[in-house]
Amino acid sequence: MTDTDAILAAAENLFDRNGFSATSIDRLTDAAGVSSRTFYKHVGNRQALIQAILDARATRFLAAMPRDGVDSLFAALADWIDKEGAHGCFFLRAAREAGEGDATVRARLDAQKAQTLDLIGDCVAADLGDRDAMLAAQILILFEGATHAAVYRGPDALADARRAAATLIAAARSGSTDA
Amino acid sequence: MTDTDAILAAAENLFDRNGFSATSIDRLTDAAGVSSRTFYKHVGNRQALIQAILDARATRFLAAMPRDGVDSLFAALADWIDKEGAHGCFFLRAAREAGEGDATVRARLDAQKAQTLDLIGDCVAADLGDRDAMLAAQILILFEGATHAAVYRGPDALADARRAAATLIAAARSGSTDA
DNA sequence: TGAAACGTAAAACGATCGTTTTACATCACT
DNA sequence: AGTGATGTAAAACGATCGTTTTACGTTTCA
Repeated sequence: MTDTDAILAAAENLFDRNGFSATSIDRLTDAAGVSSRTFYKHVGNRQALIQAILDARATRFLAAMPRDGVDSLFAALADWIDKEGAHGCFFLRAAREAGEGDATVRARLDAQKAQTLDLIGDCVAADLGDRDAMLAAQILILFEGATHAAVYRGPDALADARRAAATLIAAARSGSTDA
Repeated sequence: MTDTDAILAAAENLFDRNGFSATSIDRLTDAAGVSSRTFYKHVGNRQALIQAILDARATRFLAAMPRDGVDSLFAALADWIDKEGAHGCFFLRAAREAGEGDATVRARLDAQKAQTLDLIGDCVAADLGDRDAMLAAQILILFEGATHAAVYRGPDALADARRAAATLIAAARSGSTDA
């Protein structure tokens, strides 16, 4: 593993677990086993590090999610949270701690959420045989809610969201009078 | 308005808008129109201030929410976010920025979420005529999801959550074979 | 009248932060 | 053998932070 990879991995881990402003460069370079000099040579500065991590996490998250149905999507989210821990949405937290002035972090938040909505749209289409933007938006609310409710309710939040999603899908199926 | 009230109001506002660690005592006392000496005499220190604010906000939020039905509950949440701004759940953010070591902030998070689940339970009972813990848990996911999705989707998130909740309530009504 | 209580403005404290720099070691390559 | 490139360890920088303290007004009330 190259130095840059070690830095990015340690930083994503510490940022996710302890928060952004609570994680200093010193703690970060200690965890990565790297001197501060090498850190600044490799990643530039703190802002650039955060942006690199946001990019890496967005692609990693998207790769871990299936597109073959809503139920398996929530199962995959449950797996993700089980492995990574329930800390709320990484991108929302990054945008909040960066402040409203930081437009680039905000842009990455919007991009990741657009990706997620598209992902959910595919899953809904796999279930219904057709696209349904209104239903996808509702499933997104459940997705977001499960992510954050898991912080204080644990895996139960995922089970509840999964059941609610199944009800919404069933209602959409019976509601679309295609007979 | 007493000094203490001015401090608490300014602090809740700044913490909500700019985040906890991004708000220094200096900026806080400036906004409250109070010297740092008076600040420390009135509120003790930073930790005590945060706890006082969490208490005040929990009661204020609960007082702003109706208990007469799920639809009017989501309407009230839309009003709240319209007035206060969409910054995600104040308690989740406080707990995250305080770190996992701070047990008292975590306890206030759990208490506020228990209050909210109870509130939702009442609204569900008002709609169905009976308590339904499983359905209340699902509505809580929508509630949490709308709060956080509103950060990047605005009022649309509330409208989506409201429609999804209506579907879940309708499904529960037709599903409970009380004929 | 005068003293206690309460306020402000501003300096000072030790700590921590992001970042740069200095000094020195190690390795690859011509 | 020697010269860069690349690494570490550690000191130093200016800034900011939470908190305390000093010095000095203003109000309250026996």
